[in-house]
Amino acid sequence: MTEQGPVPPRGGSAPVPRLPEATVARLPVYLRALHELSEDGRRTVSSHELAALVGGGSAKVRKDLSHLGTYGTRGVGYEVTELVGHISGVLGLTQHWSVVLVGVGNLGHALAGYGGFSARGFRVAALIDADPARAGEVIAGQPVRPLAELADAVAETGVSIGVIATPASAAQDVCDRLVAAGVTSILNFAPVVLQVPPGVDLRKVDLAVELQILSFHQHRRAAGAVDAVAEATA
Amino acid sequence: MTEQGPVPPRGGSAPVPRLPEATVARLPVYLRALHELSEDGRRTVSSHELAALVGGGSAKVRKDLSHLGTYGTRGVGYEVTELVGHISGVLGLTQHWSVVLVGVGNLGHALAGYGGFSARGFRVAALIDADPARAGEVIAGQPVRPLAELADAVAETGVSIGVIATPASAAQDVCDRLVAAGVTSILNFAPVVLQVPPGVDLRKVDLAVELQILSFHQHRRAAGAVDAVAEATA
DNA sequence: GTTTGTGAAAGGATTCACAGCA
DNA sequence: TGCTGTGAATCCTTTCACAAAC
Repeated sequence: MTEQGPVPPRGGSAPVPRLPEATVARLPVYLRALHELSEDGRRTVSSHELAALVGGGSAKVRKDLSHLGTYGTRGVGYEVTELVGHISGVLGLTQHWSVVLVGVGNLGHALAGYGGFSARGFRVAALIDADPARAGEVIAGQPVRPLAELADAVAETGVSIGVIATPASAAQDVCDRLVAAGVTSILNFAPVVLQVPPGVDLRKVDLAVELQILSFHQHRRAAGAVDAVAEATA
Repeated sequence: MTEQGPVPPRGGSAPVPRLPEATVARLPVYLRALHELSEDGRRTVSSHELAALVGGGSAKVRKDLSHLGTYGTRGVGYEVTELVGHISGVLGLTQHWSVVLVGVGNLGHALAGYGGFSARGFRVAALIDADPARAGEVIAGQPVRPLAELADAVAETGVSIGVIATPASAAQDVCDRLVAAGVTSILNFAPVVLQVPPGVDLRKVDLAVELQILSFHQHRRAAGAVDAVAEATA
């Protein structure tokens, strides 16, 4: 096991630091807030201000940013444009990513047209659907291609990120095909737990699960009114 | 401050235990796996099996379930139908929840038609959109109503959960209106951090953020090949 | 005065490891 | 023998608090 020092500055062109997972999940949120500040013409921002914008504590913001090796100025704060560039670089957003989207049903259709992707540098480079009847249909400027062409599409467009928006029953098969085609990052919207080999990064978004979590809290509030009041007034 | 014992059995009809947040987030996933097992005719399941289905460790599964006060049988495992009933009860899924969906653009349209909601007992009871041109349009059997009718719609249908699928610029206003109308649980899909008063439960799903997190790992893998290999073979 | 950077403390969550029961 | 339930240990995250820097 090769022992590794903290935040090792390697010789390569892009020294990506080792970050806590919780920090990685917050960096995109900071980035969005910073973009807004930048558009408003702000030059600097304090950790308190940034914390208020993203809903957290200022100490958390400072610790997150300190992991980047980015340094603010004491008594002043952080330079907005510098931070934007730094976070973008760490997240790998200075390069553009191509995405293949599999499944253009209700949700997939919406994702294909979702402006938030292209705004963040993610280009939907290929659309795939298992339904032959949909092949050839053009969505958001992209033709829908049959499942059999998935590997070709991945190779042609050089995508490294796959998005699965198929029904649950098809998701594992699609996932396997994506992996076989060389995709190493997958975002899964299908309500099923997918198995991937090591080396493939898998994230999931489950809309129904989110509602069920809300349901729990709502239910608890109703059932245990005592605790709810205690929490609300805490 | 009223001291409270662990898992206090209160006198009310539904004694909802105090659960770790991480456990709450996994219960819906267990529930889905258990439903599948139940359909396959399985009577019992071990923590190892369940762990394999949801992708986790068996100890985690056992600890999660132990929080429920649910007891399995040593040497055998957990009874599937009993667990389903127990988790459903804790999550509050034995009652049906009505949801108001605000914003029927690309994403909102998809959500309105998403089968996963109704399958889990969530009914989209009202659709709202700020665009007057869309008022009257019928989506998934529901008429789209103007923003001005939001409070009325909430009152009429008795919803307690609101889903925001508007552009970022409109989200905070919609959020305020939902809160004013008495909604206490909100699921936000708009790429913006919302402010809510205490007592209101807010969750968010940000599609672009998920992609950016994937981007980070992909980028890191490419930039720091040494670490990537170390991880893959770990 | 203001604000950062960071050790130290506190709090959660996960994993380990094993006693106890069927 | 097989599997659960759970204290103990470990790891990760958040929060505190303050010295150092502007």
